Amino acid sequence: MAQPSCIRILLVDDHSVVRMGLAAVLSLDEGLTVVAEAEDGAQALEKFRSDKPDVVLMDVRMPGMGGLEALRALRAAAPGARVLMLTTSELDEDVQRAIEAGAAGYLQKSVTRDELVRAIRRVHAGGSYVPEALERRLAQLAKRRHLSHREIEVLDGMRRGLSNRDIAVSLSISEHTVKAHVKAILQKLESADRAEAVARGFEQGLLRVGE
Amino acid sequence: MAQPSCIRILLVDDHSVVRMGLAAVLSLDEGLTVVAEAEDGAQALEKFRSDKPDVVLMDVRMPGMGGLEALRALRAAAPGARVLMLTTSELDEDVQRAIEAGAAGYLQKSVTRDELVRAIRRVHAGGSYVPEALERRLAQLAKRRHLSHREIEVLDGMRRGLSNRDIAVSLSISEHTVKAHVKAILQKLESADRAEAVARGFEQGLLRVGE
DNA sequence: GGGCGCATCGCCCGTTCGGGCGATTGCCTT
DNA sequence: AAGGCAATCGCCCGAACGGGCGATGCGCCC
Repeated sequence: MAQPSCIRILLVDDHSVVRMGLAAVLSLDEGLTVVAEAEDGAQALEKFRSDKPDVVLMDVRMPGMGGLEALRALRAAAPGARVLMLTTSELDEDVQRAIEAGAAGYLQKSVTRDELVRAIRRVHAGGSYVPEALERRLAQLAKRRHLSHREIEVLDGMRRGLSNRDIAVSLSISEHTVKAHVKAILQKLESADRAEAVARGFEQGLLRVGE
Repeated sequence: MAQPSCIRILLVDDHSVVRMGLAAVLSLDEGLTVVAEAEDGAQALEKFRSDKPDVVLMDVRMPGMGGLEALRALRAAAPGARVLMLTTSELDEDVQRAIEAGAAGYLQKSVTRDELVRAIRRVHAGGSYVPEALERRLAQLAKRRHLSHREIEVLDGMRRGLSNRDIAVSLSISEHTVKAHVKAILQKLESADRAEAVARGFEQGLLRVGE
């Protein structure tokens, strides 16, 4: 079996194919061993508690409790947890959020075996690992002006086809205030109208399908 | 090595982890053998020609030539090609398009090993394989009113923040015609305004980020 | 303490949007 | 040949939108 000095890994991904792929890749390295797998955030928390892995390898996007929530919950329960996040899509709001939420690293699923193993070792050693390409993206994202919580709510109203008045009612504020928010949103998102703003919302991960 | 009666498989996916996962899963079955892998549509065509696989296992979403285009090209070059499409996201316009484009089956990456192997055998035998859940979705999608090509173009104009007049200019038609298209789009997408229409566009896969 | 961002509220006004009535020309399928 | 659908064009109009000028209070950070 695994040597006592092995880095113990917990895999979290809702796609069994990906889990098996990761397990296959990692099993090739003698210093690594997959001690548990989970299909969603809730299971991940359980398995983490029961199996105490050294490193968690987790997908960002999952049904139920998403990867980000799971990450936060994990960090809250065990601040020392070393978590390496995996993602399918490169352009993503989530990258930044994950880093802020305490991820030790961030990888795309297109990584080579080598890079993956290197990242795991690095993270296990207490370091962090973010690919260069993503780091550059991060710098761009950081420069982007963030929408406030309220503005997100207004943007969500727009996406549902509500008029300014409707949004005002649903948020219990005046229509004029909504217009002020809309104006701010259009500026921050550099959009000409609400339709483009909604599109930008989807592109930047502020809005997403199925929510 | 593989037995002569093995089903020869070509894997196509831009994520190496997924390719390795599939390879690992399939290698467990004696009747299956992965004879080639490709990272994108163009490579897939090459490999198909050179290795003549019995079944192609291909991701829908890929950089460069997408999976759907690759599927069409493949079917055009070799009408008898048996192609099983893989997808990450369940709710997707692509499912229907893939079937129409001649895919023999459609699977989510969350499939179990068993189901995957069953699907491959079924497809190799000349049958088709679509999971029940997806089939139900298909029925829904079929009922949904389709946007015409022109309407998609207009919707794309909306998503870019163009006014009716701007769209008219960019398509070299009259503003009134654009309004007619917009009206039709709002009806078909059951949207109150263009902002909601754009949102529905993203939700239904008519629009997507990064295009 | 002063600045900055956020959330809230006010009015005016021109432009755009979306709905309601039309219409004709093609193409494809039945 | 008939019917349906897509694409094109027409006018009227009320309501919504987005921009421009404001304003006040609150909390946070330097």
